[in-house]
Formats: sequence, C-alpha cells, structure tokens
Amino acid sequence: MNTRDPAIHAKTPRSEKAERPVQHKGQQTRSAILEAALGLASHVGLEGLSIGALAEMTGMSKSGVFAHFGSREELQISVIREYHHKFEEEVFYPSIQDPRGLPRLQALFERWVKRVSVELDSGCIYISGAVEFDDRPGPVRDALADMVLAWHQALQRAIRLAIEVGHLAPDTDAGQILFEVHGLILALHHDARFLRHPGSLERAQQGFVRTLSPCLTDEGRRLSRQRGWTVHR
Amino acid sequence: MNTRDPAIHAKTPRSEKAERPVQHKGQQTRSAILEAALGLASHVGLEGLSIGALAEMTGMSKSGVFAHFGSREELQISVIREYHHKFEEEVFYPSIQDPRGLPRLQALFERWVKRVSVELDSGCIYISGAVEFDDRPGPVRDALADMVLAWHQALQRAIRLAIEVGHLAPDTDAGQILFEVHGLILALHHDARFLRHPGSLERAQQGFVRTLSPCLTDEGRRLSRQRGWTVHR
DNA sequence: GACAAAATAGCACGATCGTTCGATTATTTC
DNA sequence: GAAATAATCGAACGATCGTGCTATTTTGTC
Repeated sequence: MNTRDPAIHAKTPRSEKAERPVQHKGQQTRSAILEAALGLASHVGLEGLSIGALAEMTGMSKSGVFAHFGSREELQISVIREYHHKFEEEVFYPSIQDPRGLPRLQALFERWVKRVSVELDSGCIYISGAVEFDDRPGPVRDALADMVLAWHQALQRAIRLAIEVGHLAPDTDAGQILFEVHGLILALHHDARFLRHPGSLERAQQGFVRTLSPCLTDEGRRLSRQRGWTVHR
Repeated sequence: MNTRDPAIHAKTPRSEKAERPVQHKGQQTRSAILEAALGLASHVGLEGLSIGALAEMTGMSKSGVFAHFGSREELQISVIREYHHKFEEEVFYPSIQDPRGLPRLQALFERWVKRVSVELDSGCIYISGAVEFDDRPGPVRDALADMVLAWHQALQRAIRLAIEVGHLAPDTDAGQILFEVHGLILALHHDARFLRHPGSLERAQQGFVRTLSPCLTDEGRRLSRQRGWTVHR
C-alpha cells in the first residue's frame, strides 16, 4: 500500500487528507507535477525549481500548477516529501528484508550507493538540498533536515543492530561509523557526478569495507569473507 | 608576493594582464567587489550571486559593478579564481612548510578542516559549487572543476610523498585514501553546516586517523603516536 | 442530464534578473 | 592645468520570477 506508515519516521505530520468528495483527478495531476518537479529539482536543485518551467513540462498553465501547492515553498516541501517517500521505497524497505546485522547494513549501503551514483542521471536531493539550505533558515530547510535526520537515524539503528547481533565489536562507535559511511556517499556523489571520475563506485565500496573492517568480530569477519569482501590497504 | 606562481596548478591561463597605463583604481574596486562576492557566494552559492545585490553591498550602481566583469559568468569565474587563491594562501602554502610525509599530510588536512567547518560562517565554494554545477556544463563548471582537480592532485602528491618517505606502506592506494579523506571533509561540511551537529570536527579528525591507521609503517606509527593520534574502533 | 464543486486557464501585477548604451565623473598622463 | 582615458552612473530593455484575481472548463454527485 502506498499509504504505509513510514518506518523512517519524520516529525512532519502526514494527516493532510480530509477531502470529502473523494475526487481523484486533482491528486492525479498533482502527482504528475510532483514527478516532473522531482526530475527538474534533481538537475537544477530545489532553488532552481520554477513554476513556469514546471508548467511547460506538464503542458499546463502557470496558475494551474500553482493552485496545487499555494506557494513555491509548499511546492519545494512537497518535492522533498515525495523524494523521501521514493527513497524509503527504493532504499529502506527492500533492505530491511535482509537479516539484521552486516547483511542488512550492506544492503542499505549498496542501495544508497546505487541511488546516488547511477540512478539514471538524477542527483540526490538530500545532498544538493543540504548544500543549498545550510545557510537559509525556514520551513524548507526544516523539512529537509527532518528527512535527512530520519534517514541517518535509521542507518544508525542498523549499525547498532549489527553490534547487538555480534557482527560488530561492542565498543564500536555507531555515530562515527555513520559519519564515515555518509562521507563515502558524499565523496561518491562528488566524484561521480561532478568530476565524472570512473571507478568512484568501487572506491566507495572499498571504503565501506575499510571503514567496518577494524570493527568486525570473529563472526562478522566470517560473514564478510563469505560475502566476498576484500580489504586492501 | 601576491603574484606568486600558484603551486596548485590549474590549467586556466593566468596571463590576462596586459594593461598599459598602469591604472590601479579599477583593480582596487574590482578587488573590493570580488571580496563582497566571495562572502555572498559562500552564503547563497555561485548561482545565487546577483549583480544587483553586489551593487548594493559595495554602494555602487549595477552597471558599475557589471562593467568590471562583462558578464555574470565571468564574475562567477572570477569568484572561483579568487577563492582558489585564498585557499592556496590559507591551506596549501602554510602546510607545505611542514616536513613531507605524515606531518605535512596532517597539516593539510587540519587546515582544510578548519576552512570548511569553523571558518567564521562562510561555506566552501568548492563544495557548494560542485553540487550546483554537476549538471550544468559550461565555462563556470570547467573553471571550478579545474581548481578542485588541482587541489585533489596536490593532496594526492602529499599522500604519495608520505609513501615515498616511508610513513605509509608501499602498497597504499593513494587514490583511495584521497577519496576517503575527501569524504570526511564533505561529511564534516554536511553535519556541521547543515545539520549543525556538535562534535563533527572531532568525528572528522578521528576519521582521518582511522583511515590512515591500517596504512602506517612502523615509522609512521611512531610518528603518529608522538603526535598524539588516538585511534578508537 | 442538472447542479455543485473542483480543476484549470488567462491575464495582469510588481519585483528582480542580466545586459546595453549614452552621459558623466574621476583618474591618469603629458 | 589640459587632454585623454578609465571608471562609474542612470535609465531603460526584455525576460522571468511568484502570486492574485476572475473566468471557464472539467469532473463528480444526485
């Protein structure tokens, strides 16, 4: 179901549906606009989003597009929420099917990597948004920060779980691991998208095993070997 | 001298001075504009730079500002070059005074960290620019990529030097180290500036020693101990 | 099919953007 | 100090931006 309770909980309330006459045409074109906006924002950023361009893409009038959101800010926030939803659907949910511990952690990382690097040609709104709004307070920034924080906390939970099930050493600093792994994703985004360095994907993956390597327990080492992890200097 | 040959070589030719009548008033206000632009761009990004805002900041007319650059693009490129120059002056040159090997590498990292995190309140144009222009071909992107690449190569040289002098193991993958260390800086920029997490600076520093740790030779380990590096899991 | 409501279009507004051009002031050169 | 040149201003341009208002069309309900 698409109304599934999000497991990457964001603080933003989702109860905005109180329509009476059950109309669907509106929601339908709203979704179409949102999808176009998502594609556009991933190229030109959330700040680069313009209602005029969106109108042209969807073949509507400017005011027609505008009416669905009421303001540019609300449009931006909606785009962020839409991206969060897609991110949950493509990265989080499939990965928590894997058994907790190293397998799940690797699944999360792998899908995250895929989303950031290859993912057709669209950039990551979490990353570009963070740069655009690190100096701009307001509701857009707040919404973005909520989503990013929720995702980080979900990741940290997965790391802690790997400690609890005995794949990572008990004195492992989950926050530190998260910081470094997040850095790998950001470096990947930078090198692959901006510098267009080939081989960045392998660099990120190698970084992942290099980061976790010193934290592995005997059981974790056994698991990682059987998953084909090879760690170079 | 401020016309020192840049050691972080960028491919862009610097021979644009062919003035005859030795005028200085122009260059002087140009510098003032550029400084204001640098401050503004570090807050709102290179794309957020507007000539109108710059005119207001410097107390000039729009066309007065404009005349110094001839186009918005040229202004952006000039800002990038100015930032590169400042970066060289504050990060690169002071660090290569340190002896080659681990000391120099740490000095480079430390100053880089400082530039990205505390540096008053201004963000890093290399980082924000990379996100803004990863999808936007053109001369601005090219200029930015040149500068970033030059800096990365300078760093990689420092890493290779650390291998050559025997602080890092001979089979160390310099490119991989660069990738991961760069990731630490990006994560720092993200967590400190966007999420405003306290303690991000320590996370980055701990990440630095964690990344280098498995590559240290006996001599490198001795050196790092005497520099007070403590590596946790 | 009539009626109500929702969805969309059309038009105009003030603002700001980068840019051009001619006039004016400031600076440098002789 | 005069002449020449550089630096700056002021006004205007077309474009695009977000937004508000009023029609008009489309949709869902009975």
